[in-house]
Amino acid sequence: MKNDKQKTRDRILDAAEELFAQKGHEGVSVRQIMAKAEADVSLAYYHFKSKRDLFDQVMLRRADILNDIRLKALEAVEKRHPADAPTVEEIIDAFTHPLLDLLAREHDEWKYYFRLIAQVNNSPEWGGELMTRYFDPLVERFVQALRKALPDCEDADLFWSYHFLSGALTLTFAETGRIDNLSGGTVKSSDLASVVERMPKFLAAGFERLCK
Amino acid sequence: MKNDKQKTRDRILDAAEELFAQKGHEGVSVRQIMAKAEADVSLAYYHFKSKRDLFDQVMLRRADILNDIRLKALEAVEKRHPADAPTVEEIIDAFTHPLLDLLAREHDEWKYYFRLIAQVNNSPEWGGELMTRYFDPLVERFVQALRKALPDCEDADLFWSYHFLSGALTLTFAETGRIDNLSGGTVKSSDLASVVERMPKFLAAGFERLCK
DNA sequence: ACTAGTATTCAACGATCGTTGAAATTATAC
DNA sequence: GTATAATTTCAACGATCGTTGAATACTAGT
Repeated sequence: MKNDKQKTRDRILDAAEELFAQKGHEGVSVRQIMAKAEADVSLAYYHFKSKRDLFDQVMLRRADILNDIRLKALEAVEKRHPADAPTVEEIIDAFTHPLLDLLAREHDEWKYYFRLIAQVNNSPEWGGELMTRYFDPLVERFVQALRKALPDCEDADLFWSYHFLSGALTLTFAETGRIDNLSGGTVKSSDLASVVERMPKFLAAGFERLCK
Repeated sequence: MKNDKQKTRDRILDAAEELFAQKGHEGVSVRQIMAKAEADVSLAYYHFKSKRDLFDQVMLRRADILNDIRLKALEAVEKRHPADAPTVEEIIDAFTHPLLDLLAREHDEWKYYFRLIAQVNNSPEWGGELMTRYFDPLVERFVQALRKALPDCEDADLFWSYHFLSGALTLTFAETGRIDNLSGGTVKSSDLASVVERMPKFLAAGFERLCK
């Protein structure tokens, strides 16, 4: 039953994604994952080579989708500007908007994956290698576009600006609720429409001041 | 031997800090910590109530120092402006500069603590409660100062701006080396002087555009 | 030197960890 | 329907986990 195979493997991936996002790679046992997936412990090692392999597959599963929609968003912006270069805010919007939009519209489907990304990006253990492997080709593409929009910008300013962008974006993904506490309820981390309209403006201003 | 007691306790805290920062709370065992501290496993439970308590004490140990130097930096800026309000960049500089400066000048002493903060801030499990408990009083103080510098700014814009700031700052603390890979070596995450001169400018621009 | 408290060592508890091999079940192809 | 392959179950391995209690060494006050 081909259908069931896929179902079981995906159920394991779903359970692993949620638990990894909440407690981290080492904070969750294979047994806990399989209990949530309602399958025998051994099945983890039938469908995956090891716990680490399962973790990698969780990361991989959705990475291509993200890279795809972001690339398409960038190409759409560039197509709108056949002669001149797009503005910085347009480029940043193409980089962030698809993700925030996805998180907003299919929240239950994507929230755990984004939380996982937030943790991985900020972990010395995983951040360097994993993020580079899965997302850097796309990021380089965006950096190119930004360089064209800011032709006088030095590389150091450009890369540091991207670094600040990355930090702001991933903390938003984490949805820790800290901003909720801090603001006394006037701001909700789950209010992503609120972020979509603010983040590109905020970050574009940073790029432009640093790269002027 | 009062001196040795403090020595042992601190050795345990040092070892725990380094390992927690690298692998996370669940990624490290008490035995590994005590091996690095060169002390018997039981001593962990003589000096601390539990593994979780040890983690909390690691977090607490340096929090007061940070809150203190940042508050002093803010007060210094305000003293320089007896009549008018300080600029946004001055306030953000008071918020970020002391930390980056500390990390730069006493790197070996502080790097693991900052990496730990980066992970905690981006973890749904810890981020909300722990960060709130240790750092929010100071953050509220800074938000007040920013509100005075940006009197027309709505609270939502102000808090979201702080949120972006927080993400950029903590990712810098993480020192994952990802920016090193991405830039092909032109930028080094360890080059903190480079950050000190860029981050306040970048972030102040964001605040000002969003809150204009 | 004796005592009281502090600090450290040693040995062990039950629980849970990641992982595996072999048997049993179910689906697919002829 | 029978053989073959894919999937699932069951039982268990040695290792390591957080934690504890009791015995030992050390320090400080008298």
